[in-house]
Amino acid sequence: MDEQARIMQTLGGVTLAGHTVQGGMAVPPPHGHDGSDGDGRKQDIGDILHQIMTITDQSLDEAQAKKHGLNCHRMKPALFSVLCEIKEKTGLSIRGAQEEDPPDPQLMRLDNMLLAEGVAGPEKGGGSAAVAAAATASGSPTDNSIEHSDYRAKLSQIRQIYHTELEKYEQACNEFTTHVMNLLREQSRTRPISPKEIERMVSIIHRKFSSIQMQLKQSTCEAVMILRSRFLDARRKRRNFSKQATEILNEYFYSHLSNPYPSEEAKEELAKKCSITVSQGVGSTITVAQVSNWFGNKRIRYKKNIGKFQEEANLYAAKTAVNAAHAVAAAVQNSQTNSPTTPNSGFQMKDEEFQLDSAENKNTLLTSMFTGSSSTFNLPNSGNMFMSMQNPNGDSYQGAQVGANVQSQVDTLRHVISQTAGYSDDLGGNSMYSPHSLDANGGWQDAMTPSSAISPTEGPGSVHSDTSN
DNA sequence: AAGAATGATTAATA
DNA sequence: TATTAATCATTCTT
Repeated sequence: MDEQARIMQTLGGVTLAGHTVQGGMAVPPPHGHDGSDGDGRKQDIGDILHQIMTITDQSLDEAQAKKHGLNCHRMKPALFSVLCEIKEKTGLSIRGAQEEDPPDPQLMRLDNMLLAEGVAGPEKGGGSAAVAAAATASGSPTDNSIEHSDYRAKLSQIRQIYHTELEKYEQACNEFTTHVMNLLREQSRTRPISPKEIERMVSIIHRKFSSIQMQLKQSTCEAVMILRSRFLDARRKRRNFSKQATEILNEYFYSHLSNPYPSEEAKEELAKKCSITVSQGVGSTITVAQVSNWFGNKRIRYKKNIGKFQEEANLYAAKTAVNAAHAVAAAVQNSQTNSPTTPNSGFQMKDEEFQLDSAENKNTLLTSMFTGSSSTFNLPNSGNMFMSMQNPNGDSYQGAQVGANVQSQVDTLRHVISQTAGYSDDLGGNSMYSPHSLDANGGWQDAMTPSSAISPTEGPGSVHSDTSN
C-alpha cells in the first residue's frame, strides 16, 4: 500500500485517515500565501483539516456528528473535486503497478489432483467457475469393487470436510467482501472511489482468501495422499482365502497337474466358484487376478518342493478320484453299450483332458497308497500317461477307497510301470490321448521334475515291495 | 515369539 | 502379455 501513503502525502492530509499524514507539511493552519480568499476561509480550511486530523481521537458519536458535519460542509464538493483530480492523476500509476493475476501453477496442480481423486467432484461446485466447470466435467469414477469401499468411504469423508470448509471460506470471503464494499461505498461519499478501485480491493480480498483456500486444498491433498498410501498398503495386506476356496483351487490344480494353467475362462469360473463358496457376507470375493496369483504361487511352490506337496496331492487326487469314478463309470457304461471295438467314442465325448487328469489322480493316489508318501514318490510323469489306460476298468475305481480292488489297481500299476516302453498300451487306450495334452504335459513336467529320471528305475521296486505288504 | 504358510508385488523373461 | 522366480508382508501354527 505504498501508493496509498503516497497519495495521502500528496493530498496534504485531506483524507479522513488523517493520522498518517502527521509527518507531512499538511497542517499549517495559520498562514497561507494565497491571499485571494482571505484569512477567514483559510482559517476555515485549517479548522476543517484540524478536525479531520483529530477525528480518530473522538468518540464514535462525536465522530459521526463531525463526519456528518463535514459531509454537509459547503467546502466538501470543492474538496471532493480536488481529490478526484488528484486521484485521477495518480490513478494511472496505481493501476499500472498492480494486477495481472497469473494462474498459480501450484494451485492448478492441486485443483487437478483433487479433481482426479474425485474430491472436487460433482457435489457442490467449487469456488471458481473453472473449478465448477471442471468438476461437472469429471464424471463419476465409480468403478471399483467392494474391496475399495473402505477407501471410498474415507475419501468421501475427506471430500465432505473439504467442501464444507471450502464453503465456509467462501461464505466468509463473501461476507467480508460485501462488508468492505459497503465501507467503500460509504466512504465514496467523502472521497472519490472508482469502480476500478473497488474491484481491486475485492480482488485483493479474494486473493487473500484463495491463499487460505490453497492451504485447505493442500492439506486435503495431503490427506488424500496419506489415505491412498494406506490403501495401497492395505491392498498389500492379504487375507487368506477361505478353506473352501482353497479347496476348489487345489482340486483344479491337482486334477490338472499335467498342465496347471487354467484358461482365462477357467480362471473366471474358478473365481466365481470360490467367491460363491466364500459366503462371508461382506468383502472377500475372489478375482481372476487372485486366481492367477494363486496358480502362479502354487506352480512355483509345487515345483520347488514336490515332496512337501505330496500329501496334499494325494489327498486331492483321492478326492477327485472319487468324483471321477462316477463319471468314468458312466463313461464306461456308455462305451460298453457301444461296440467294444470303438471304446474311444464314449470317452472322448467327455473331454480328453478330463480323462487324463482323472487317470493321473488315480495314479498319484495309488502310488501314495503303496509307497506311503513323499520321498519315494517320484514317478508322477511316466506313470501318469499310462495309468489313464486304466479307464476301461472303470468299475474298479468305484471303490477307490482301497479294498479288494486295490489289488487290481496295483496290478495295473505294476503292469504299466513294467511297460516303461511305451505310450501305446495293449489296452489300446493310447488313442484316447490327445497329443495336445501330452505335449503340454511334457512341457511342465519335464521342467519341474528332475526326479522323474530316477523314477522309472526306482518306481517298480518300491511299488513291488509295497504291494507285498 | 519363531518359523511356516500364503497372498501379493515386482523385475526379468520368452 | 503371461509366466517365473524372488521377495515382501501378513497371517497362521507351533
